[in-house]
Amino acid sequence: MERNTQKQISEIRSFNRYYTNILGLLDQHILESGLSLAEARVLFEASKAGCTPKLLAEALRVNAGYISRIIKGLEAAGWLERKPFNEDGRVQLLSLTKAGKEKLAALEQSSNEQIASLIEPLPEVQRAELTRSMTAIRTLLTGGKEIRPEEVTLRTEQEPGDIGILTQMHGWIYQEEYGYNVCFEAYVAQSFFEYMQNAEPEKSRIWCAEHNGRTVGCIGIVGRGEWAQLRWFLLDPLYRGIGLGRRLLDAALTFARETGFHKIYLETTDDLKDAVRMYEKAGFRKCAEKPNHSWREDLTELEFEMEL
Amino acid sequence: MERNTQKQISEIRSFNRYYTNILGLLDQHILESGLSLAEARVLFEASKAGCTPKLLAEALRVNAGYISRIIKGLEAAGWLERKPFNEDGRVQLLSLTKAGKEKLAALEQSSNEQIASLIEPLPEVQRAELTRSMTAIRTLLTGGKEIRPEEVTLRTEQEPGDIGILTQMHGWIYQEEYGYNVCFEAYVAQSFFEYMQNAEPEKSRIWCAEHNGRTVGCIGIVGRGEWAQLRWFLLDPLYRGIGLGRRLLDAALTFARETGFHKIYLETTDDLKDAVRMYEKAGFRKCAEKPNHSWREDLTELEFEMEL
DNA sequence: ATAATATGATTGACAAAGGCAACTAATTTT
DNA sequence: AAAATTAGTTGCCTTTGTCAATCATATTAT
Repeated sequence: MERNTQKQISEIRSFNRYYTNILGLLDQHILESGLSLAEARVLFEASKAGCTPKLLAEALRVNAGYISRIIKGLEAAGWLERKPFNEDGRVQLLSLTKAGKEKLAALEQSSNEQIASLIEPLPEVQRAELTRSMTAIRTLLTGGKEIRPEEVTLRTEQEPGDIGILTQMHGWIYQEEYGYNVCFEAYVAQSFFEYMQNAEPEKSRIWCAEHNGRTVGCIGIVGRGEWAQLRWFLLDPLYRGIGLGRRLLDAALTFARETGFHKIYLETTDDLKDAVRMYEKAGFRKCAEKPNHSWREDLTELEFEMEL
Repeated sequence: MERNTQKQISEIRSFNRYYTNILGLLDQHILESGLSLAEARVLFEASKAGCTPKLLAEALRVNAGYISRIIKGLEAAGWLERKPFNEDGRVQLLSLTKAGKEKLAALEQSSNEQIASLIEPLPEVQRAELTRSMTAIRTLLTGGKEIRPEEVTLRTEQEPGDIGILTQMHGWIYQEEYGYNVCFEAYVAQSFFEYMQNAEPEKSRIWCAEHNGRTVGCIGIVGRGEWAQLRWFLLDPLYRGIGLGRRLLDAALTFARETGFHKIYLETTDDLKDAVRMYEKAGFRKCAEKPNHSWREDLTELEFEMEL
């Protein structure tokens, strides 16, 4: 095992030990509410539609017998009720009673207050980094499978670090996915550099897709006289297939139209299959094709254009 | 409560729920080793020097009676032994036996393997982001109190995102700590921009202080003919007071000397008390002073210089 | 259609986890 | 020297949670 991996493992384990304590501390206030941890979790899960004992046992990873008893207890306390499930007589649907909802609301309230006091001493930048880091961990460990597209927002580039982050993102994604060499990274850095220096602000724009403060995608329009150039269309691999590329492309094309451009072009390479498909679907047509070996062997540069 | 805070709280709670599950899953392999979770933690804690039952009870946050029983069990199994503590007859010192160390080593080994398989599917960039995020969370929540200085490394700036991150860092720290307006951010961005464009590579350099991949400080030398200019000396507030500023300053001054400069100067403002103290301690002398209101009211710009 | 099998939920019996309070022995305070 | 405090132990107890048997309903195979 590499040295580097060893260090990462040790940091992860150290984090796990640390966070076990944090979670333990945070859980204490639940016990003060008179509910056990498991009961609180059941109450929480049962607030979702279509909750059944089976699902609970899976979600909480405890055995069904225990769940059955917890349900019985919560039912006796008047917080939970069960209804038969029409489509399957074995199954029972669980739901919170009015009192149960109130109990849960009180619990949520105190949880919220507790977290609020946890982050209270932190300045806003640090809070933002905290939650961004949490989102990152969750997204990375789930392989992006739990991303809710509505949580990803588009904003136009404006913060000073944006360019750096976008450059970095181009660098690693193209390296990781297509094996481009470091010249590509330099080329991208140069292109952003040129944008910052020369672009006419009212005819050029960059959008960042952001997931809880984490930059996960981008696209840009650069005015070139008559023509608009579409550039920097890129998505973090974990954020593909959820309609985000479409949203970015729409934002860019809408801006280009509203700014008054009648023609738009873009340059890409033939190995960006997904992007090319999206360009074509959006109405772009290929107009030129030439080999370009500066970033990798066997690369063909493509040019697309479209009337707006 | 602000809208923004509410969203952050909800992200934190959502992360906590998620990570509770992760930790639960990761803990399972311990149970397979025949030890209970608490026993495994005791074994781990007892591997540190000076472990006592009292400390264990505090570290694990369980009551002393339970700890006493666990110790008895581990002692019976031949993994743990207790020795009287000379300075206080009530206290007993705990330590692992040879067999206990082996047991712990086996446990650690399987923990490591488990984490290794957790990150195995991730490309290196994502692993780096994962551990960086964990370090960030831990550092932010502990208010920096657990930073081990030897974990912070210096490297010279080279990655494409560096400039962006450094710009961002200048922006938020000066805003947060000294209330500088957005013009300052622009000024810094401009200064890095100029560096990238014009600096003579063999006479100029930027260093980043990095904590598990997280950029937490920087300093730079820019060659200006005869003179070296010291620039961008900055530390994340959480990373002050651990000798890191000294390390950065040393690195920069050593480079300036070795590069052959005989004179060095820097510009700063009078409200950066800590930095000014460090400059003076390093041998810099104030040589000019003039008001500068472009970043905030009541600001005095200072110039320092030194013979190398 | 019927028998065999699988699944969801419940229950009794039991084991493990862990708190509480009373106790001993050493130490510190008054 | 007596009183109070602290570290650790132990008996007694509750809570947490597992396992296997059981029942009722569904599904699959014959």
